Amino acid sequence: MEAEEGSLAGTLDDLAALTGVSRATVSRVINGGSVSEATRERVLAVLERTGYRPNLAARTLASGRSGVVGVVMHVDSHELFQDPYFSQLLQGMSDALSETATGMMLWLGNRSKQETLDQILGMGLLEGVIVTAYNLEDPLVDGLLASSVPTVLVGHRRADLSASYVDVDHVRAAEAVTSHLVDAGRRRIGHITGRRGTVAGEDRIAGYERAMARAGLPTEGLIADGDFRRSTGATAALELLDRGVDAIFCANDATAVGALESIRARGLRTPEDVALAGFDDLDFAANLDPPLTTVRQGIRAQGAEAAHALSQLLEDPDGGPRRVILPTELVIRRSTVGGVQAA
Amino acid sequence: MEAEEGSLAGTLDDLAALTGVSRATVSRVINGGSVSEATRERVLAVLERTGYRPNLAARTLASGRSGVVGVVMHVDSHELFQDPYFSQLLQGMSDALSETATGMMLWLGNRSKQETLDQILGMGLLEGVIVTAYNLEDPLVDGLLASSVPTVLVGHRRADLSASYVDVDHVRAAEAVTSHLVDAGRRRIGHITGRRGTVAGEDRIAGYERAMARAGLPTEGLIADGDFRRSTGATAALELLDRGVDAIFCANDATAVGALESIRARGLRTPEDVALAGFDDLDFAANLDPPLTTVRQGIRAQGAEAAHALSQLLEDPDGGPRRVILPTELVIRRSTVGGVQAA
DNA sequence: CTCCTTCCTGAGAGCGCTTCCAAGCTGGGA
DNA sequence: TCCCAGCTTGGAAGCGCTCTCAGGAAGGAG
Repeated sequence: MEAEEGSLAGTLDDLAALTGVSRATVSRVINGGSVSEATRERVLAVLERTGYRPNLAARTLASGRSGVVGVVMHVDSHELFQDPYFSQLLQGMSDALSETATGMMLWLGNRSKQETLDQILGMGLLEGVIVTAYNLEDPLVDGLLASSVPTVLVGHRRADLSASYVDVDHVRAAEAVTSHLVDAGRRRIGHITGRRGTVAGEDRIAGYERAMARAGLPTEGLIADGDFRRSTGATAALELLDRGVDAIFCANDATAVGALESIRARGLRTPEDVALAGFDDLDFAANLDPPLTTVRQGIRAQGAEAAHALSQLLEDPDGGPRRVILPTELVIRRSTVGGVQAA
Repeated sequence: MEAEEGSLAGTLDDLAALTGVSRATVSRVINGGSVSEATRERVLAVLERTGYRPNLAARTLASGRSGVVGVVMHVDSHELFQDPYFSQLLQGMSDALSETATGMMLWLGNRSKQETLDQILGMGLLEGVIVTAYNLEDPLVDGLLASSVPTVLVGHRRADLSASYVDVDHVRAAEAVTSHLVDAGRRRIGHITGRRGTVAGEDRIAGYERAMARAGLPTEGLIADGDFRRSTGATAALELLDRGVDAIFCANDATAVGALESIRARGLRTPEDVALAGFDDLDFAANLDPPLTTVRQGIRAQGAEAAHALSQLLEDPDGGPRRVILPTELVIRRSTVGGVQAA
């Protein structure tokens, strides 16, 4: 209560008057200028006692630095990445940003992209932005990169060499899953794709194809289009089952759940008749029956790394783009290897 | 590109010079002061052409109004409400706030509560805050309410009569579920509670007890403690099954999934042997086997209403607290009524 | 003892905007 | 014709802070 009144009442001038020094000196104590030890202590004592908090608006106006970054997530809530992804990413960012006492303004992409862009660029409050960039084409992302606002992309590696980003190597991860299926003795391995036009979708296809090619296995007729959703997973799986596959690699876990339903509906068993693998390692993957082999990507880590990358970018704008490729982990469970393995 | 350069270059003075009027007049045009029609049009034309955007920091400093509100979510990520809840709430808020061009700063409660509180109150940028208040006791919420910052609570009705909040009537909803089980002919109806110390948990217990009392049914030994998580649901269900229940009302859907596993593990059928009901109507509830009877609460609507309540509070601070109780819907599926009903 | 350096401090000029105040103009009523 | 009300406009004072600049004190070297 007391500290609160202090924080509401105080301006730098009040503080200065209270301490008997000038406003400039108090500011130096707060921001780390050179101040004699004696003075510093005197000021700090008052600072502590009053619970003074600098006014962000004033500070921003004077210094040009706000300590606030923007986070833009274009969420097609029913389409693309489902909820756990989204909030874990946010949590990762939030954790990392709070370490540097950086505030976070959020846009969930509910307005038109142009409008969002205008707001972000226009308000002159944001020091930088982190934006999710899942689609190969995205005008908002293009606009941000073209602007002078330091920007870090999540999930999208672009041809653009000047962009900073955080992503996982979808190609390699998909390759690993597919190779695992090959190693498990499968030969007719199908792939249910993610949504076309997304980096994740396209890259996972590429990884699948690469692994198949290396194993000398055909892929013709073994690729069925999905869009990351369970329902399309079920449909696509039926298509693949008609073509006689002995394994299906799904572009994500949600799709795999749909596929699993279809496999069951046909009276087939997993993994005996058809092995199944997903991507994401969402919470439920370990609890499916059978537990699902999948790829774990540290989603929180992606968020955190994006935040770190942005911090670095702000500290050293001339240091060139920051690019972070995070590792993925192949999590092998019973859906691909049957028998006695534990979940 | 062009508009962008304009927005970067311009200050109010530039605009004024360009238009041949004073800075004050341009400001009036932007903020709706009284300006002659001719002048207004001239200024608007230039405004349009340059794509000028006022600097938020300066505007805030001068006017005391920022157009930014804070959203504080204390997420015990593995404990309480799971992801879908969280992001849907956020989306609801985001949608509603963007209607009034209100910005949103986010805290995910990763720092200590006191620290969060200091930041929020101290920065002097936020016009108001929305805070999730799930626990009966919460110092952050207390601090916010005690401060001068307009605050709207989500999910927490407090004894405090001056607080604005948005919530659903957990008691009534739980009562409805329980009564539904009674109507379906069940007599030994158990309840797996939510986490103790949360409003949702305690209120759902109260609703359960009220319905049982009205039906003249005993509850002794039929209440098992859970904490909203699947795993505790499984454990608590075993306990209840030992006591011979013919129905279980779970405090949320996740718990119900755990309970369903235990019922199966005992070789019992749902709903024939044990009817099962949940709360939340998360996506997966309709896809369980059997589909789960549960309570739907419009989570996005809660977010949106919270935002609206805060907007109103800001517009008319003397209008007294805003209290919104949103309706819930009992969604009856096969897990309680067996037979031929569709999912 | 003097001069120069170094360190600490205060004064003051803004940052870009809002808003109060007063001045100028117009037009209607006396 | 004169006066006053009402509208539009510009001037100017901040909002609370940062940061440059210059002055003063203190300490070391000559």
